[in-house]
Amino acid sequence: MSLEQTLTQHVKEAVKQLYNTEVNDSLIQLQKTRKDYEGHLTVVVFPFVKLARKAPAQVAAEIGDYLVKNAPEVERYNAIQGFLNLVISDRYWLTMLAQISANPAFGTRPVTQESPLMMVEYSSPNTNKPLHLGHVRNNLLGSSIARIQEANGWRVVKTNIVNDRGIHICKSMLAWQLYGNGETPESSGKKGDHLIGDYYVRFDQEYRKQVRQLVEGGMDEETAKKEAPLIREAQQMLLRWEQGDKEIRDLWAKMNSWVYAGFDETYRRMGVSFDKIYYESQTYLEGKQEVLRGLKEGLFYRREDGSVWADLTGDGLDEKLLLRSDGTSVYMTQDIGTAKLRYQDYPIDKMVYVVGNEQEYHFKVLSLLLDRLGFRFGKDLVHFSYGMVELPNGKMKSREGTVVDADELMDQMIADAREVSRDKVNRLENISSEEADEIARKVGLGALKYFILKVDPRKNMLFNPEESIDFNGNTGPFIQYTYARIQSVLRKADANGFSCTLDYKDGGTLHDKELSLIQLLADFPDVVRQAGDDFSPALIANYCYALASEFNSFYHDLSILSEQDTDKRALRIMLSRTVGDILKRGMEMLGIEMPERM
RNA sequence: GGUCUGGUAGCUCAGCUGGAUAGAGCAACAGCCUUCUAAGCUGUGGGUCCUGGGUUCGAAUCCCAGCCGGAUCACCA
Repeated sequence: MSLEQTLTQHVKEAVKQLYNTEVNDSLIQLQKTRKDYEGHLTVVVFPFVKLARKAPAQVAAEIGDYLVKNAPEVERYNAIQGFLNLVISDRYWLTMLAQISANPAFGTRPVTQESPLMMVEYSSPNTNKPLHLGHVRNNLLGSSIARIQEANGWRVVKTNIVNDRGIHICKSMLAWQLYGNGETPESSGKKGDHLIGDYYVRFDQEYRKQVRQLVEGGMDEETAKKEAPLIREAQQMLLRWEQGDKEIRDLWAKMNSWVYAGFDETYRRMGVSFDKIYYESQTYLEGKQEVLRGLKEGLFYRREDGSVWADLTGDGLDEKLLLRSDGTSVYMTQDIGTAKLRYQDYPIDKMVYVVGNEQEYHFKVLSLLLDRLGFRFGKDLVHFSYGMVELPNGKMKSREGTVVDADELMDQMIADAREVSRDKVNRLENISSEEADEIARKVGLGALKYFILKVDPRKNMLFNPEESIDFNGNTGPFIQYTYARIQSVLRKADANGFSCTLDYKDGGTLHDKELSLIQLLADFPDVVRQAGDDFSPALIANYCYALASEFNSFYHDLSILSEQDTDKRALRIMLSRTVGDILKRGMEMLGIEMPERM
């Protein structure tokens, strides 16, 4: 039982004894005591004032007296108006520290065969261009959420739905056929996804050229956009693809395989992975069948032109197209098929889609449609929606060429980390260049990941490439640095044969800095649980920062290794180690690696 | 226009299940490396918590109205 729970029971009992009234747990508010007052936990007594018919200060004093007498954890109290500040005994905190330290799973819940299963979908790239900054946010959020839920006792299946079919891929294929001269990743030395992306760009350039020419020839722009030979050819190609034309399918398979190889490399560097990958080319037909079944069962209706629709006006939404008049499927159709296949493959208890907030409407509709089709999971699917990533000069639009490429971004971060550490590296004794590279990699990626994950996912965020390189303040490198510092202390303690087992006698008292660290450590389980409930990596990030920040202050104010009192020294070493462990566990939930030295 | 979402320091963000004098970082200024890593620590200045009402012992937080920004409402994905 946590301290809060224990004290809640005591306060409840106190109110019962003192005022002869039973109160609900929800009336008992416990919060952390503000720094300006003595104490650790504060009981807000205003809710009892009416019951007691006494002044707030008096009620606080009466409850305080009761707690000191009856709750062993409470040493003393002070009451300021309606706020009853409780001082928890050092003994309690030391016991708490020992427990945290001894429990490698502190704050997490075990995952067993019986645990509920959560599927998390994220990334979901198109195969016509490389991953960009928006995908970076998506991938980091998705994989972090998966880790956090796992820490909360879910069996987690990470999944990716690859949009490997459609007109956009045909555009790349066509441009490659026309202008590629048989270029391959091997022959060009380009990553496969970048190679294909280049041809997608090339298509767009040539297409615009054609449109311009047509307009100059007297055609109006709307028509020109539809009539340009390139776009017609691309559409033709899509049709042939749908018909299973062998030549097109072979080309498509070859080019997609290049892209996948490129994606795999990006994912690996980013530190994200998937347990199961679905491809839209393999799910859209399934979706079509589901829609037709719905049509037969009268859930949907067909218009005169042959298109199939769902009427959602009863749910406060609009009518939604499910199959085009030519019978081909749309985005929604594919998602229905994908969902069905997933539930065939796994006993999913909760389905989470990590997808940008521009698709909120889509998922609202998907939820209703799945429910209508009789899938029990439809109703409570979660659309984990996140905001856009903006750049200092306006929004990120691939058309305007202001996209930040994921691979380049990672390269840049690592290069900058190396640059920064070059100045500091002289103080590191005998560090190999391999290790320096490894540190630069961890720090550069840590900076990027932390920068993105520390902000509330719902918000649009501003990504300033220059500021993200700043390793000061509330950043990943600061936390990594703190961790490296702790490891250094531990190495030296070990070399000196210092004990770090807690054998702390009653005589000593805890220093403020020691206390606040232990308090923070004790919060870890709550933070993890809350982060799981709220789907919020930011909560973990900000907690880690608070802990690291507190440790640095502790580190500067108190001697750890040169402390003469061996009990005190052991305590501080143990405290350092525990802070390091928790920092590492927290940061790992964000997918951030911790260097032993830096 | 309907729906959703955000507005907190010059900038980037915490805090939002109602609690005490609203917090960090960056930027600015002033200190601190002979001692466990100065990518650090300590301090100073900086606020109409978008506006106006309401709810109550108490509102950045909850409710209503308005203002401003973003997203969305396709036979695109």
